[in-house]
Amino acid sequence: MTPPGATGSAKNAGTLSPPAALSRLDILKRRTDFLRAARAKRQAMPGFILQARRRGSDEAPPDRIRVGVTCSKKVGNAVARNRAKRRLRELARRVLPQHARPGWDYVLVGRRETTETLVFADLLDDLRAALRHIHGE
RNA sequence: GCGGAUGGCCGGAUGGCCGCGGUCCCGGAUCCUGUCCGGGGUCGAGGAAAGUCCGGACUCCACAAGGCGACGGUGCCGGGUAACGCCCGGCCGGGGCAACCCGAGGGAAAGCGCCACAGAGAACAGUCCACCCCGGAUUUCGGUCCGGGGCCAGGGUGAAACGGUGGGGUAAGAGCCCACCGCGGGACGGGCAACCGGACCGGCGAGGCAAGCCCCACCGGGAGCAAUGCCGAAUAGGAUCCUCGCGCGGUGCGCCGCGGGCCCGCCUUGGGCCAGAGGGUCGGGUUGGCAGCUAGAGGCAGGCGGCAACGCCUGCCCCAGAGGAAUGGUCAUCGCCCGGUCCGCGAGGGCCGGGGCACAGAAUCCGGCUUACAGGCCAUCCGCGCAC
Repeated sequence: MTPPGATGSAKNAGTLSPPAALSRLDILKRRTDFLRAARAKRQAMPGFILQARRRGSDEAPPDRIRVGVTCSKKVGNAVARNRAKRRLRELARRVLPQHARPGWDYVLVGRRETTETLVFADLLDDLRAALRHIHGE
């Protein structure tokens, strides 16, 4: 199940994702979904916090992976928040299709300074590690 | 060349790989003809998008007339504009050698209020020291002390002391008188105006603060795109009709008429709303979707008018429309800055760095103001120095 290129070196990080990867992800848009995820499992990493929750059977199709990103005002002004959210979305797009589980909701929470400044390849590794931790591997 | 003033402009560049939102085209799937999938073309943040401080557009609500009042805002003059508290030109006052900059800049003989500290005295002021006169006492004959009066020139205080300097005058003084300056009024002249100049007159009688109240002139309904409209879905509250019921009056005993309270700033005329119980009918606040949602006081170029702000005309262009919120992620090269180091007398140049590249992200849309901002470019002008 290891996808090609998952060794994740910084040199060819740009060619990791297969096309149309994001088509397997849905975007969380409702406040109640975020609140439910925040009450479930969480894993803090230096550059972000990952929250994850297995959905109930009646909420959404069970084969879908859903993801949301959020940054509070603690992250900084509007420019800093937007940049942090864009990097978190890119992380999700690169990692979740191969490593996440269908039927789950994931929320990535930005952190002050680090979400914007850490090396991107390290963030990719951290997200994969956080997913392993959540799923108890 | 150095220092300064003003106005305007830019605010990283290029290329791989992988993505996102709008729109158009092509192909496919489903076939409830609207969704979904794939491919391609094209467009996709700012000078402040920011603060939300003014002015509008646009929606909905309110709005009958007259009189009286209340509240808020603006405040030299003229022009520009859809409008403004904005902009342009001018005036006055202040600062600067200058270019130029700064100023909420109407009214203080309508009234009220305030003017700390210091000082004798701070608004129809006042006698602390000093000066002068008169009377008395005393005397070492210079004066000293006491009482009464004159007086505001001098000292001293202050941000400010009821004009300044000089002369005459006087017991000493004082615009008391005179000259000049200042001040007030002002025929007349210039200017659309603010305002400027000013013959002549007046000895010169009364300070400042109106970003204290106030007076005067002018302007001003309220709320905001989470406005507002449409569509779809379960529960509590509304609108209308019918019946019954309360009080008073009239009754031909079938019924008929009237009724209280509150609100519209106040008053007059006038208008609106609500009012017990039961039943029937009807439309609607919150969450989701769609619309509003971007062609506009629009941009660019040229011409004409105007000192300018700006206006008019012609031609061309279409220039973000998201909605947990797209406009990017990552890598490389270049550019700029910084630090270290080496070479050179110096201007400068080489190398290294897993150092840095500002302020900041459209949210209905425009016109302004204000605030933030690494670095850089252009034009005009002023002062000083050098050369000719």
